Amino acid sequence: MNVFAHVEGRIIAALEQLKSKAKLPTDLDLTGVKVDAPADRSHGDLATNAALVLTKRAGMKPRDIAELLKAQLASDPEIAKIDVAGPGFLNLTFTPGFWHDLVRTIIADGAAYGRSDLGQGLNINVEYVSANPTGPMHVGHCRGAVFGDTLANLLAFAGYKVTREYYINDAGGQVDKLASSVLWRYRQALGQDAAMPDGAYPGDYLMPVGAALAKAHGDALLELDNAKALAIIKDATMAAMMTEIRLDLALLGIKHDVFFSERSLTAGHDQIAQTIAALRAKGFIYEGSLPPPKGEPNDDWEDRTQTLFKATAFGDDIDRALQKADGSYTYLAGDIAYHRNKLARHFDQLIDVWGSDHKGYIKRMQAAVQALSDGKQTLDVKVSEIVNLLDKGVPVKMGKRTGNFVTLRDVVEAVGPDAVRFMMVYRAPETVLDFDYAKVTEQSKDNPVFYVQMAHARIASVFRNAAETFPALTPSSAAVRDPNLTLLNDQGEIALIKKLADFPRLIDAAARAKEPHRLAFYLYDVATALHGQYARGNDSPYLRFIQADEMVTAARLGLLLAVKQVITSGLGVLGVQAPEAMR
RNA sequence: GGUCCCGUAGCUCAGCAGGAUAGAGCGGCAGUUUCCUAAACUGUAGGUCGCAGGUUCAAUUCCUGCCGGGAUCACCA
Repeated sequence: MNVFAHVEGRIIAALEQLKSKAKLPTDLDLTGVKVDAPADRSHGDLATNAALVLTKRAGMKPRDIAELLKAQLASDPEIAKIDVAGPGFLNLTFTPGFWHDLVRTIIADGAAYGRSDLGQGLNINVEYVSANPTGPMHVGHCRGAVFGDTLANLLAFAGYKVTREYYINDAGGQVDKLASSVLWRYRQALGQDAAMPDGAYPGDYLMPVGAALAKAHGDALLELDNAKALAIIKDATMAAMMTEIRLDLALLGIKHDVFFSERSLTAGHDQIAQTIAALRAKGFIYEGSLPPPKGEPNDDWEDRTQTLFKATAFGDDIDRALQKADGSYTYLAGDIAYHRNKLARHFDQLIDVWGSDHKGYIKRMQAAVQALSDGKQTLDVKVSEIVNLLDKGVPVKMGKRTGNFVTLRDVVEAVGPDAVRFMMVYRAPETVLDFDYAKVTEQSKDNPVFYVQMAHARIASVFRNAAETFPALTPSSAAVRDPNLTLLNDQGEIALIKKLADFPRLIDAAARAKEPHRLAFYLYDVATALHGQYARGNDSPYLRFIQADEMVTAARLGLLLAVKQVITSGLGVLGVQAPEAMR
């Protein structure tokens, strides 16, 4: 149950009643009426802006509308207090029983608590990672991978039907270069003294691929025509690289539903040609040349005639090339064909998660999706900014394609998947993130991963301790799952329940905004409330969860069970373990 | 030069589809351990929300311009 939605429904109903009694204009438009938590919780549990929003439309003073609404709601048994405050806010305070019922609801709903029907079962495609299969994943890929996966989890939790997709860039010049690099490693594996080709990938990680080819084929590949040999090597290399990448992703608990190969676009039917033809039919293709880049003068610039996509028709800065001067397709052409393929698979929404270095690519891709779908479909692109890898505040060096980059595997093995996943979404994606090895493995409040997991483990610990005195009070017992909750009357306990009440609304908001980091921060808040209540027992033993009275203990364990459920669900969406005990 | 992102407390960052006196952690200061894990908790100090306009009953939030920082720019992938 979403408390906010529930109460909003009651407010709307009350306003409708006022309309039917003609105390408000009968044709009054109620859009914009919302229920929120008041800025200061001492004002009440929930607040509505109804009077402020309606004042103009109704032609009445806000406080007069508020008073009407207050009178209309006065008979509600769950509302303990209603105040008109400030310019016309209506602050509602609920009875303890209202909150006690929520605890019961959370326990009964279990893993379903917090799920929403926001997505209404719509099909949504989330494409993320899509790292080039030219080597192991490095830490730079990590953030986008975790962000995309967490976003997918979040959307699924919010009621969408999610397809997780990976676009394999297994075509183009880089892959050819990679194949030549493997050929070199293959020769080396055969004992030849081969020189490293120009522009080859120097990393050691290609040595096993060369060795495996040597083992499988002997020197037979050298007998073949060079192009044929490279084709075989390319296939083997792609397979090997994708195996590695899947293993890397598995370390983080990431599993895609679809791996879509760029090469498959031109494998039987040339989908790129079909795509260009489709765009041409809509009038968005022409042969022409582009103006030279502005700003820094570039000596290499040549004017040339190419097949261009009229991206400017959809707000892009310039039109974009789809075919190179030699007639081969550009990367963009393939990517447009890929997105056309996605459109053909009838997703209701498309989301791409890209690294910040692709920011400049967003407009042209969105232009293409609009052009292909006649403006009926939009592409939502989420960009994740770079990660600065630090150790105790000192930058950890990493280079691109130098062969000595920090791999994703290094990082996960150093700090564990939970810390990586949590910390990578503990920041808005569009902000630069500092990731400090030392910090994320620290066991303190300064490390949110630890702090949230600790809250879960602490609850599990309390259950274990309680069982020593009251063996009947297990998490699955009726005594704990349906206790006498009126015994929960401490302010801290009620505050904890109210924090849990925020969960469904938070999920909704985070899913709507596609911002998983909000969930991470929320869980930190829940953990703070739990640890705080626990600590109050230090000074005031009567507040400890385990009491001499079994009924009181059962009620508090019931509350803890609800807290545990929310933390478990929340961490589940983040893809982080909820441990029963800390090491 | 164009485009995009960021600019909130000394530091790192939240701020919930605009809302009432802007929050958290760290660091500072002052406290708290016969107690379910002190790996913690409580209190306190600290802010012209980069600047200037605009829209609105209401702007940290939306729009415009400027300033500062970052990313990016053609046949790369």
